[in-house]
Amino acid sequence: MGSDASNTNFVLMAKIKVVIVEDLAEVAEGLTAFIQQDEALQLLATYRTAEAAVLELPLLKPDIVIMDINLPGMTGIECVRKVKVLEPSIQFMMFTVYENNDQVFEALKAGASGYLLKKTPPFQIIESIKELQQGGSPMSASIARKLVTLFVDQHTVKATPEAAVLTPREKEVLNLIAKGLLYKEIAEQLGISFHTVRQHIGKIYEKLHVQNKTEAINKVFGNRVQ
Amino acid sequence: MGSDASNTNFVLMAKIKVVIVEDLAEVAEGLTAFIQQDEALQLLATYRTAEAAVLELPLLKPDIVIMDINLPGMTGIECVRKVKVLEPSIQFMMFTVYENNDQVFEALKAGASGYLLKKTPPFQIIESIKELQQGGSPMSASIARKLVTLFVDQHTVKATPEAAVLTPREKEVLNLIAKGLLYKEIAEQLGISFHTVRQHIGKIYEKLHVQNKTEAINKVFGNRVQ
DNA sequence: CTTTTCATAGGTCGTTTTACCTATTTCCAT
DNA sequence: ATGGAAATAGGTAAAACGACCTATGAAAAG
Repeated sequence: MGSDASNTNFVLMAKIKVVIVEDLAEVAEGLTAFIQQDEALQLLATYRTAEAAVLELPLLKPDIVIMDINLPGMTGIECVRKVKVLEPSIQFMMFTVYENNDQVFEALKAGASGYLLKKTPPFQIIESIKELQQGGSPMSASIARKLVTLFVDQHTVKATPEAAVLTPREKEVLNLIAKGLLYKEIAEQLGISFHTVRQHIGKIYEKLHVQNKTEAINKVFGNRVQ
Repeated sequence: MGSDASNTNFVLMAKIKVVIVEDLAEVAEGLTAFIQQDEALQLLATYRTAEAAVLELPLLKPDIVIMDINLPGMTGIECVRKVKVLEPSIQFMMFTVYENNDQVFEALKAGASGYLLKKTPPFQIIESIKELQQGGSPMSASIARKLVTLFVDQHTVKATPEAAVLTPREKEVLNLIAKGLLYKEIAEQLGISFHTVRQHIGKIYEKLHVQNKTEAINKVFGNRVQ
C-alpha cells in the first residue's frame, strides 16, 4: 500500500479522496478552494444534485462526501441512505445552514457520521474531514448538544411534570408493562389482583394523558421512534 | 447587567467564569495559562479534588467547570452529578485522557454537556469553553462518534436474523405500531384496510416469535427496560 | 411455466385492554 | 380527627387485539 506516494517523502499516506455534493455554485467553489489548498486532501468530483451523486458515488468510491441537505429534487439525506447501503465504507459529512432536530437525526440514521453547519470556519471544515477519515464524528457544538439532550432524555426516567406524578407503585407497574407482560402476569408478579393492575394502569394513562401501553412507554422512557 | 465591563470598550459581555477541577498540577497549570491568556475568560478557582469542588461550586456559581474524571477519591462524574442537582445552570466540560464508552455515557447522564480529550489542542479548548457557554456541546470527534453509534443502533431496526426477515412493508407497519397507533390508524395512514394491517402484524409476530406489540417493539428496537 | 413470496382483503372467535364506575383500608398531613 | 391520596378489589361494557382461517393479484424465483 502507498505506492502512489513513493515520489514524495511529504505525503506518507494516500490522500483523502473527497467529493462535494452541493447545488450552490459559490458554496461548492469555496469548499473546493479550501480542499485543494490542503496537501492531504484530493477533490475527486463535485455534483450539483443528489441524483447524480447516487449514480456516481458507488463507482468513484471516495473516502469522504461533503453532502448538502437541501438539494433540488432528492435530498442529501435520501442520497446518503441510498449510497450507504451500496458502499458503507464511504463516510458522509452533512453540510447545511439549518440545524433542524429532525433533519439531524434523520441524517444520522441514514448513515451520515459528521454534521457541520455552513458557518463553520474553513480551517475547521478541513480539520473535520480529517477527523471523519480517522473514524470520528466531527460536528458543530450545537448539533452535538441535540444528540446529548436526546441521549440524556432517553436514559433518564423523565423528570417531566407528568412522569413525576407517578407513584412508586405506578412506576413499578409501568416497568412491567414495558416488558410486555399481560395484566394478569403483572398481577401475579406483584401479588395483587388483576383488577388492581387495571386500576393502576388506568391512573397511569390518566396522569400521562395517553390511551394505551405503547404511548405510555414512549412518554416515560425516551421516545426512540419518530 | 454588564456593569463590571463599563471600564473597557473591548469586553462587551461579562467574562465567562471558569473553574478547573484537576488533580495533576501540570495539567491544571497548562489550562490556567491558556484561560488567563484569553480576554473573554476569567478563571475563578482550581480545585484538586471532587470533594472540594462539591462544596465550593454551588457557592462560586461559575459558568463553566473543566472537570477531570479520574480524581483521587470521588470521581469527576460523581462530582458533576452532585453539583448539577444543586446548580443546574453550571455547565460541565469533562476533560480526560480516556475515552471509555461507559465513562462518556455516564458523564453525560450525570449532567456534563461537553467532553474533551486531553490531547485537544489549547486553542480548541478555549474555543470549546465559549461554545459550551453558548449552549453547545463541544466534544472530540471520537467521543461524538460513540454517541452517534449508540443513537443509530437504538433507532434502526436491528440487523438480527429475526428482524432481517421482515419485509419492507412489515417494517413500516412495525414502526407505526411502535408509535402507539391503533390498527385502524395504521390502516388509514398506509391507505390499506384494517384487515391487511392485522395480517401484516400477525406475520410480524410469527417471524419475531412474539405475542404482542410490546414484545415486538422490545425485540426489534433495543430493549429500553432493564 | 410453475411455485413462492408479498401485499392485499375478508370472516370468526376468544382474549386482552381500556373506560367508567363504586368501595375499603392505610397512611400522611392539615 | 378529618381530608386526601395511595393501594387495594370489584363490576360492566365497549373497543382493540391476536389466533386462525380463506383468498386473490402481482412480482419474483425456480
